[in-house]
Amino acid sequence: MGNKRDEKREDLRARLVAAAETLIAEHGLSGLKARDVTERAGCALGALYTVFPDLDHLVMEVNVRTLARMGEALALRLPADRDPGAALKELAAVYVDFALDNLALWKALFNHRLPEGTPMPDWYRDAHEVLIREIAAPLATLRPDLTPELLVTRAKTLFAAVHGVVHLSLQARFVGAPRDQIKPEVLALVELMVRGSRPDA
Amino acid sequence: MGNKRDEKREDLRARLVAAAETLIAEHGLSGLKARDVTERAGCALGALYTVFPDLDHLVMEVNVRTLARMGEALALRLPADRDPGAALKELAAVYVDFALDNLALWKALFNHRLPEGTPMPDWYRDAHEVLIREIAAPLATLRPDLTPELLVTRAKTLFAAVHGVVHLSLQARFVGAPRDQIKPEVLALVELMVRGSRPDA
DNA sequence: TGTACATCAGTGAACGCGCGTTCACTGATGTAC
DNA sequence: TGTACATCAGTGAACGCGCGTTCACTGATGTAC
Repeated sequence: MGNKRDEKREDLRARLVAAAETLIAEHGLSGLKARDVTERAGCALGALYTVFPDLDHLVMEVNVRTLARMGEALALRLPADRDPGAALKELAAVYVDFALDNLALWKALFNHRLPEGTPMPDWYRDAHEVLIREIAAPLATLRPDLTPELLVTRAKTLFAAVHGVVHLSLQARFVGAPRDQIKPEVLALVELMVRGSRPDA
Repeated sequence: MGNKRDEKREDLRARLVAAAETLIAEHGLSGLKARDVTERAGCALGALYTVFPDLDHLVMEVNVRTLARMGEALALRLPADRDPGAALKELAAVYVDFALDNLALWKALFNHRLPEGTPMPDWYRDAHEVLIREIAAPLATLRPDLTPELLVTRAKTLFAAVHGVVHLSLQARFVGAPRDQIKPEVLALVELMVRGSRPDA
């Protein structure tokens, strides 16, 4: 059994991913260079290509980890049996906190693009579903009238709305809320959406 | 008076902007090359740099035009004295239509980034305000309780929410509504926000 | 357990290329008389 | 109006460089006996 070899390989892989993660966190996705990653991982430039087919796959690996951490953060603060409106607000709050605490990694999630013509691997697409699943649960309680299909679509819409506010605000350039108002504004937005979802009094 | 010179210069400038606009619309911002622009504009590569300091400024010029067209589209369909909720929905509808009809140019608005350290020119930042102004007016009617400052912030938030839905949906990759549901979902979202904004019955 | 050979993970210098930007030149436009 | 000179917009070949990826090599790991 090629045991030592496998161990080394896993170790190298882990070091590469960790290095990429740190570097993205420090310098942003667009500042990520193959040379910097391998230098930080303590291996030769070519080693990267014995583990990953290209740099994009390494980035996707980092992104999947980020999504997993985000999923944990969301699941952690979600005691299921709660007022669905409150649950949705809580989810939004966690999302905002996560984005602010992991700014560059969070941006990498949405800024990374595969070269034109390359299809997105299924395991990568699937990893993004976490977010939607967490939202769909409380939303189903709030809106029992929605079909399962429309429920998912609506969950995506709510997510996209919250995401949009955080996203635009964090581009220091655009029409977005000032940074210290991101969280209050997001919560106000969710409050509006929750109130709007209730049947008329 | 250097009249012919000025004329030629204006003409060249116009041709460059038009060429860049067409090329972005056709191949997206990331597919825009200085060589292609000048070839299409019918001038030499170097000519671009006699008119603009660099390619980024040409892109900003195109973006400003796109924003102006969007502003017109919004203003056009906004008969002021109307139910503010309906007005907000109308604005959202126009925004979605504009984005879908001008996909690549619209994306360029949000994907273009200046090189790190370059500050955004004021005329460029200001151009983005159009959107917010249009929203703030009906919102002020809907929410007379908001201070002028909070009104602007809230207008930005509403814009960002709608924008987020369109934006995520149009990245063929993420957690976003299917393309043919963008408009209904955006309208549903605005409806929620409008309903949520009304005082409790 | 020890030795000889085979494999293949890992090396890093070199490749290649895309592409923004420059710059020495030239020909059209403007000015002086 | 016509001629001589000056300017400067526009030219396009060449520069430069960043950076992902490759590939001929080598030394560590595994296998056979």
